[in-house]
Amino acid sequence: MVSEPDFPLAGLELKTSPLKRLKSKKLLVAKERLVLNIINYYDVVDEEFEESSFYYKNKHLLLVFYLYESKQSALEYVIELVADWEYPEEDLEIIRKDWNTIKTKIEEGKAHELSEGDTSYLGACTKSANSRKLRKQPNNDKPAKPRAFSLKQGYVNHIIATLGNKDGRKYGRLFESKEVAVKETIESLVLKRLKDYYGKSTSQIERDHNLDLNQKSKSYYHNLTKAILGIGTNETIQEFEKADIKFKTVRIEDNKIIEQAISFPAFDFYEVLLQDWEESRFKDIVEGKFLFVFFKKDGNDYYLEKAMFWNMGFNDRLECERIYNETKAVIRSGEIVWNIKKQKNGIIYQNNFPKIRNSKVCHVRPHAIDREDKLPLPVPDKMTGMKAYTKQCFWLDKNYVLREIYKSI
DNA sequence: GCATGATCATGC
DNA sequence: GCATGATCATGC
Repeated sequence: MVSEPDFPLAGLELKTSPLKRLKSKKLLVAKERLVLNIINYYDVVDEEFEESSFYYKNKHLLLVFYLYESKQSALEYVIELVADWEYPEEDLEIIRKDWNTIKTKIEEGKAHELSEGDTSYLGACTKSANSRKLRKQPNNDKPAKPRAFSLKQGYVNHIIATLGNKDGRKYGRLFESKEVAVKETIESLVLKRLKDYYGKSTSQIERDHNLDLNQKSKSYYHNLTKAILGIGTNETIQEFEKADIKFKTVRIEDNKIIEQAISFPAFDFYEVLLQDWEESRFKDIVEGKFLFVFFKKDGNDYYLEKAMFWNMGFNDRLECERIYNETKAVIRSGEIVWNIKKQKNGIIYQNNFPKIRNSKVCHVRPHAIDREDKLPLPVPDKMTGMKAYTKQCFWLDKNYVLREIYKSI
């Protein structure tokens, strides 16, 4: 018995979903993934995608987005956006593959091993309220957590950006057509394109693509990699946004070390103070998938050595949560600066944010145009009275990246 | 040699 | 003027 959409005659499924407003940019983004129907482990293995309960129920969504405010009751929520959504055909191909990946894992008796990291746009998410009541699964005696099909947070963000059409970014696509999307997954397509350039130097890659990039730009390797993927310097990769994939390039030096840590966007001090880990953007980042592309030094040039997709393990995400909460505590205390030092290039303010020595996974350091590029502090600094401080961001430790990612392939 | 703080090129 | 994806520079 296949369950009907909410409005069967129109074939429409009604879904409400929360938005959050980023404190720094006023931009509305998805607060969470969009949870769809529960996965019946015994039924899904006998279904084909077109006739599946997932597709039958959710092929056409009526979406109602409301602004989530933690201190409000549900009655006070303001509806920000209402729209109907059907998947573009390239997206549908990726969703079909995601669905098949989930189905295959269940057929193999691995429902208990399902993870959101398995797939790109369509995930199998746990339902936290009842995830302790395990369910039986086919082909394995081991019980599994109940899971539902869901659209990834990045995909929901893309829906919002498409409907709102005001994020001002230009998008480039990896999949030019439905035909390519039928044959490849995002990951297989990206790795295939990059593998063609393994062992090639940056200058050779530039020649092959008729590029004339400024090597002094800090985005040089990023732009070079985008060119290999057929994406312009000024474009955002649409599929990466939808699948919550962050893309980082890393240089490996002569002595096989990484010299620099990995940065993320600067954070807003108010945002970190007000947003708990569960709703923080740093959590969104570390729960998503990464593409790491490694360039290795050879003489005076670097060559593309290897690339891989990667997800952060559970314990390391807990460590990121710890560092986030320490950062929040420093902001809340107003004890930002602990020492003022005179140096050749001016006055240095040494701060109490979590340092490299405090964690093997991540830390906090400046991320600004210069030291005057500041954001307001919710609590003025007790030592200096400063009401604003140089912008900071979370960084991934370079030895962590070397150990956990580079050396794992 | 590394930790920490400072800073750069680009695109919009 | 600012966000991003990073690299640079100084001093211990």
